[in-house]
Amino acid sequence: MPKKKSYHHGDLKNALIKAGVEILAKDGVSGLSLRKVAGRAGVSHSAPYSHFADKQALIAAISTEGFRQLYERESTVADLYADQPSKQLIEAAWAYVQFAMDDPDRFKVMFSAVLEKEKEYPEFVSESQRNFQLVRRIIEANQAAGVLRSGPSDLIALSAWGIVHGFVMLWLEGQISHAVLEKSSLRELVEFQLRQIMLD
Amino acid sequence: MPKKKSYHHGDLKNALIKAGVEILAKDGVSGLSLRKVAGRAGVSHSAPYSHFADKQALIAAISTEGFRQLYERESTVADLYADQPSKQLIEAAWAYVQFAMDDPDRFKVMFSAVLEKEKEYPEFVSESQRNFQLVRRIIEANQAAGVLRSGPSDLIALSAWGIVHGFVMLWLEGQISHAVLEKSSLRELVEFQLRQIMLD
DNA sequence: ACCTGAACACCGTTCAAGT
DNA sequence: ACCTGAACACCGTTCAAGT
Repeated sequence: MPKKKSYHHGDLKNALIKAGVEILAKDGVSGLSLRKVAGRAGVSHSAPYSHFADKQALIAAISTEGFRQLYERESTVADLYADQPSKQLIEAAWAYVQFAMDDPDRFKVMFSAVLEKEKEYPEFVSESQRNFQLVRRIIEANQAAGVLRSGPSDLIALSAWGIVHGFVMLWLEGQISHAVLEKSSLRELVEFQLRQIMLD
Repeated sequence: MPKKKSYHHGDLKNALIKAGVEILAKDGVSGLSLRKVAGRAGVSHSAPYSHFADKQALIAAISTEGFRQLYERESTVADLYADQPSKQLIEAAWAYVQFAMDDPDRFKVMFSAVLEKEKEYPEFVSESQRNFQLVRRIIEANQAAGVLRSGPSDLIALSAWGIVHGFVMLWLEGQISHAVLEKSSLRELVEFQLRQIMLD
């Protein structure tokens, strides 16, 4: 049983992050205002400033939480197909695309929020690095299995990430032509993209 | 000699686009307000509504103009190296990355502005398709020269575009680790990315 | 320590009015 | 047709005050 309603909220910080994610899904990036987030969490418009320095800091927290969830999904897939490297690679890419599609505005925010100020949001940095290291491990398994070329695994990880990320971003922004989308399913397109860097 | 200053501006529409690009370069996406754009163009804050339906429409116009300039650069490079397909491919990718770096905020706006409403901005759609067709021609030249795998050129064009675009976006958003950036120059990284889809 | 409410400077958009 | 200025609803942020 949660505490009775009182002057102090109890866990307002996390409630604000949750409210932010919900508004993002409902109203999109342009509809995300600090005042609306506060309202949804049932507090005054200035209450968030007790927990976040500014709007940017709340967005950083939403992004960080997003990377945590992305890691959960990716690592589950990676474990599931640990003994089939090429399938592991393709399914991980597909999980990434699905994550983006589940909540496109949150996904965009995750990759457009923090910018220069890396140092100011250390949790964000460590979460996103954790994701990159996972990609790197998948790449190394694929290199060992002869599915991917040999070479520096961090750079190849960047290629794999980049080709999937670029595809998702172009798709989310409606930059992929109707003609292409009619011929193949999204799943087939993702697999096709990834096969471009896989050895035959 | 331009017309004397008068009640009517003369070419306010283009002046607003120009002012918008300048503010984007100076203050970034979050600093781009319609009122600031109007002020910079020397008109009242409601004057833009004589030429654009809303802020979104001005952003669409800025994006469209951006794609026009991108096409200029890309087609120049493509013509220059028309007889060396693999160099043509790499230099075109490099031109893309440089375009993004010249004005990162405009580049981001170009790929995050229009969304669903494709139909409402036909000029934007045709400009971005024109760019894609150019990539496709470069890809076909490389396929003919045996530099790229055979297969549907629109899908391979998507791979090439996606791998470069994904890399640029990740770089712009500070998602590429310090370790990677210290070992290689940006130019080398771009070339490395592209070589992943090139045949040996 | 955490939250409220008034205040300020800014924003997008509308609309009657001026040229 | 094109532009102005007042008006409205909204925003991020600050700060004195309350618990």
